[in-house]
Amino acid sequence: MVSRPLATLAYALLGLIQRAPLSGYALMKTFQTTPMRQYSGSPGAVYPALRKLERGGLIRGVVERQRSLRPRRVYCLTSRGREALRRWLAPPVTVEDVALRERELMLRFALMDGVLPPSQIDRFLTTMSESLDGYATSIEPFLDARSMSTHARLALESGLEGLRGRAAWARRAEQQLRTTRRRGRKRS
Amino acid sequence: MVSRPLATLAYALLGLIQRAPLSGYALMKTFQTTPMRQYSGSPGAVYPALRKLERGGLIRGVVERQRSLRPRRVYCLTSRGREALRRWLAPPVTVEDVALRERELMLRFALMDGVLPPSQIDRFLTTMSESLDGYATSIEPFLDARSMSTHARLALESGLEGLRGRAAWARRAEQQLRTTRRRGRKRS
DNA sequence: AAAGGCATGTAAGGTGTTACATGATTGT
DNA sequence: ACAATCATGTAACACCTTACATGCCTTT
Repeated sequence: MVSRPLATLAYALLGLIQRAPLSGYALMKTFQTTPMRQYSGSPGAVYPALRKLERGGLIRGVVERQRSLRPRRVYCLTSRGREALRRWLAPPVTVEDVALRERELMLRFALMDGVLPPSQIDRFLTTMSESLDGYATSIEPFLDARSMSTHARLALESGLEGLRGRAAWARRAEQQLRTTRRRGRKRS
Repeated sequence: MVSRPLATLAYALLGLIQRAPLSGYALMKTFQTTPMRQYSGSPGAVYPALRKLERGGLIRGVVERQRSLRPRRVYCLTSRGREALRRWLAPPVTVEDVALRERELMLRFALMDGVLPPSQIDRFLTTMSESLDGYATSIEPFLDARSMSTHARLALESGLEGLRGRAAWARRAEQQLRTTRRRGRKRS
């Protein structure tokens, strides 16, 4: 029996903790003070999510300031947590992903370096640009439907531009990462 | 006491019903078969939302096929519903909106024609492009932060391109609507 | 007569939001 | 001494997803 996937916020927490052990408060502040704020930074979401991750054995909280009434917990990833993170990061991008879960996709990309090997990062970007192009092509015909009002058409155009733009970005990112890696190898 | 705002799905339903009376099933199909599918089209979301709107007096369901065990309800907007829709559509766009509620914004734009006067549509697009530029400028400095990994930087670049692109779209849309209106007036 | 689409709905479960509450520590 | 920030948490509520259930109608 495969345990059900976690919420996006839970993966964001795993990904941040993976880079460095952090307290709940530090995690919240990361959300509140950076462009990651889309992934939510209210205490009512973060603390319960951390509790749940700890109950599931994906993170482990070490209590500093023991004797205090208000202990401070710093969380580390466990090996099971690292595994869960990898299983979320690794799969190729589907059309469903780009149609309905764009934010989660960008979060995955932002958190995958140092966790996935270059080959899987390349696959992520390749399947991402393919899926974006495929989805864009599949909704383009709606532009011609006479049922569309001017506003609906303009809104759809905005969406299509976004899809095409992100596809181009994915291709550029793949190129850039490749050359960066080459330079890295030369230098070493 | 001002009643709390409705969920995005509820406004999507109001907006669609406003154009033409529709049944719950027809609304669901609209979501499932068009790019509006991002706004969700599962029966478990749509039917309870319609019930709630009817309880609140924003829509009224007329039952066809009375004597059947499975009646078919066709919903119409009430004047209170039209008012609620307008109150959701009318406000100027804020930075919070573009940072956290981009989808809702595009839905608002797609549904506002025929409901808001041109002046308010213009204001929507003007404040939208301003807010997009403002938000983009506010997160640009993060590109230079040394704490950003290559992946985080690339993800942020993608986000910034999206913001700039939508700002350009909003300006283009405003121009286009203006000229369309002029042509419309000339012809009449 | 069976299949598939029309058409409506409920139940369980998880997740998030808002608002509130508590206490410690640091700076002025 | 006071305010702000650090730091953690709970409770109420709303909402959505998934899965299931029901029955009608049309086509093959």
